[in-house]
Amino acid sequence: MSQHGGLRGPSGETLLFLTDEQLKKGIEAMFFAYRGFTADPDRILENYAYGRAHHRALHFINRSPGTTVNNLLSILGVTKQSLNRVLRTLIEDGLVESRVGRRDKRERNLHLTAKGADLEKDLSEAQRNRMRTAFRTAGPEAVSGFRQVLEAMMDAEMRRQYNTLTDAGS
Amino acid sequence: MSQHGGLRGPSGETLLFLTDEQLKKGIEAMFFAYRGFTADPDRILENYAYGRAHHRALHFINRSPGTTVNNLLSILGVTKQSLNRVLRTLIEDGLVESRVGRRDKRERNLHLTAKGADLEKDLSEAQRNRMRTAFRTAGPEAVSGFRQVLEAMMDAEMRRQYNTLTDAGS
DNA sequence: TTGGAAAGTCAACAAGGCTGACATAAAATC
DNA sequence: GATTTTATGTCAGCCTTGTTGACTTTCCAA
Repeated sequence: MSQHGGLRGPSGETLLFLTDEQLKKGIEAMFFAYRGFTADPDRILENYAYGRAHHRALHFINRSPGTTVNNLLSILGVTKQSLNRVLRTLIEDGLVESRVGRRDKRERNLHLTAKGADLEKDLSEAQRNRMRTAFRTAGPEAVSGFRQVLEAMMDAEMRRQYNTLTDAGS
Repeated sequence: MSQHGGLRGPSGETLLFLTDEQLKKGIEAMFFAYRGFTADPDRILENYAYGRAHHRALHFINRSPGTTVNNLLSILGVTKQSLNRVLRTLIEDGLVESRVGRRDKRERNLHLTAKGADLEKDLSEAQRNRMRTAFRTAGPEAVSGFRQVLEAMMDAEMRRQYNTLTDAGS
């Protein structure tokens, strides 16, 4: 992380971008950007009886087919009662299939049905389109910085989860 | 994590970082990072009868002292009933002062009291500390990219709001 | 065989979104 | 001056999504 962007103080450390004002701009950027980030899927979900919680469940089940309820819980960071309510409606509506575990029959392995995969694709595409446009607008160097800062902003446990998800990709 | 330096195609345009996998990693980065982003203030708020909505109100009143209710509504993107509930408790508890407008007496100009400024400072400091650490870890170039991507991710109207907030800063 | 982990369920509650209806005061307009 | 529009506040009720606590069922493993 090199030689430009930040002004350097007498001892060579980077200055300037650590002013409270810069930090507040970063905070506000997160706030407004997150609104944009969720806006498109939210619009689609209005047509269903689903909310953001359902979207998140669909995303991560799609991401890790066969994942267990417990694993999903630790990724989503909610209580099992809260997740269960969401999962139950998705299963009742035929978007998610819950299979009894083969090795451990206490576990449930979660999979999307064709119907569930359809909705997930719709939501995912809307969200990816915005991300793609933002990435294109900002350029590859900016994208790299974006991911570096976000990763540094996570709690250690979340960073582990984040890096575990399909390492294949990046 | 590799290459987002961005490989270049034959005509010089940037490739590679637009794969669905890269986009999904971006989406997941936003999800996990936002959790970290809100974690510290949330912990502080547990000691009060306040939630994230109160934090947001305090933040933007602090940011634009004397702002009107209407202006706050458009920044926060919620209904007046929802904001009013939050604002009412903050005023009752003596954290926010609501003054009748001088030019237009229908308006209310909102200010933090000393008590309100204290809590705002606590919350803000916790959030800035995480942001500062993330910025330091990632470096100035990354910070620039972070802000570029987030800005590109906002809706046009939010971007206007974002840029309007104390342009002095950036 | 028994303890405990995984999962599901029920009940109750809270925060913080939402809509709709209505009240008031003040500004703006006709 | 009368009327309309705007800014704000408030009441009532609903929804989603989070919480805690208590309890049951299943079943792996010591």
